[in-house]
Amino acid sequence: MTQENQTDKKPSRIQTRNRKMILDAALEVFSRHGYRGTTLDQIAAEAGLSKPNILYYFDGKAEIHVTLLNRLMTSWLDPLIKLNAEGDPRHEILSYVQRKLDMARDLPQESRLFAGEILQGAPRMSPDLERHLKPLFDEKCALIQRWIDEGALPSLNPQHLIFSIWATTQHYADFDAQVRVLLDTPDETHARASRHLAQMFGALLSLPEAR
Amino acid sequence: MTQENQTDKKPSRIQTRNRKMILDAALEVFSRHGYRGTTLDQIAAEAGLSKPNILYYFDGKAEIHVTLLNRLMTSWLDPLIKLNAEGDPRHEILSYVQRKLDMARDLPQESRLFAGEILQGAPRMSPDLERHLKPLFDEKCALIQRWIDEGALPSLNPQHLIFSIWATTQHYADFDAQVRVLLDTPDETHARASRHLAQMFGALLSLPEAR
DNA sequence: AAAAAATTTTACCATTTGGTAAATACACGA
DNA sequence: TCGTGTATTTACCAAATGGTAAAATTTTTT
Repeated sequence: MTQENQTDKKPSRIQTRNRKMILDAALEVFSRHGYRGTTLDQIAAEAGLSKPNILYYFDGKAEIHVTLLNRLMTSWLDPLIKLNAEGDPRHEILSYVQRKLDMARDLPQESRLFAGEILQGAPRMSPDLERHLKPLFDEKCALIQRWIDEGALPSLNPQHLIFSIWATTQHYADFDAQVRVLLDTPDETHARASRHLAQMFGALLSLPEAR
Repeated sequence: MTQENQTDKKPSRIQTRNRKMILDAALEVFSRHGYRGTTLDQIAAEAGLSKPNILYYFDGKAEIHVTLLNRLMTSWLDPLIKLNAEGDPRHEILSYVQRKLDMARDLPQESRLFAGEILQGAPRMSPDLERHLKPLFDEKCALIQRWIDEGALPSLNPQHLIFSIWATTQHYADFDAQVRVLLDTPDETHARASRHLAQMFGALLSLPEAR
């Protein structure tokens, strides 16, 4: 019997290397074609291994997908975790925007994998969302609300603010195909997006208190 | 030989009805599972017809998908077309935001179908994007730039402004699964999103001119 | 170097899926 | 009501796809 689970003792050098190759290949293919649109043969070709060889390391297509999704959650939460209650509110939020935008540029595959999963109703991910994302989201919303109550930020909806940050930043990874059609200077996109988002969220966060 | 194309003379009552049932069913299924994730049997079941019967009306799965995508483009461009050069700039743009947000609520399937297609690199849609979306996008960007030059709007990047509008509004349809996990009061989501986006884009558009 | 364990390949298989051919049922105008 | 074209079903098929068994090969241990 083969031992495919990390519950077993020590993975060999070959095992670590090949698992990584498979996951990298699978990320590439899944992020481009979605779960159902991806075949094991595609992953195998991309990884430079044979299909049965891939099934030697993973119990099946679903397990590969789930492994990627789990790995993803960590890097996904990281920028939000860094939102620091001790820092200056405006600066903290604007920095978060930039971190998220940088992530969309540096990890577009992860972004698209996530987007595809959510788009299809998060069938394999909603437990993770509940368990990891929701608590963090609630905590950071409460933090922003506290800043508002203290008068350090104008009155605004923390939850929808965060949605707007996610939406605008991830847009550059998830809708990349559209962005590329519409913009003539691809190299400048990131810098311009960065300035625009700084301006937009800066304006929102600097709004003079109503009343 | 059957006549499946609209190039033939008059579609019968039965033909109009069934084509519509098929397209409605296909929109539902494609928007939930993506192109590859959708089977003809699923569409057939959803439409209440047999698979061969569906292939009597459409030449194949791809043709159904393309038909939906084409139909989509029209309703997709419509809100942007209405951006009126004669109106008040701020009001025009804020109205556009609301129109787009209403669309995300009223046509979530269309939104997700579009998102899925772009996410996968727009393999069947990039010609349409080039031919229809790009010219309109350029025209409206030029209009916004003119408003800026006339001093009716603060200095901002028209292209990325439009991206932000698309991203924030469509987010509520495309990432609905995530939004539902994170928010406790689903019925209020639309109203709150509406207020938040009005506030955010209102702040951006009301920015005092720098320098 | 031999034995044991781990890895990879070869040759399959069952199911699913997009699609077709031909027979059958149906609608409707003359 | 009869005939003709329209619509639908039945019975398939070939290719693709996820997956398996077991032989063959390579690596590691003794």
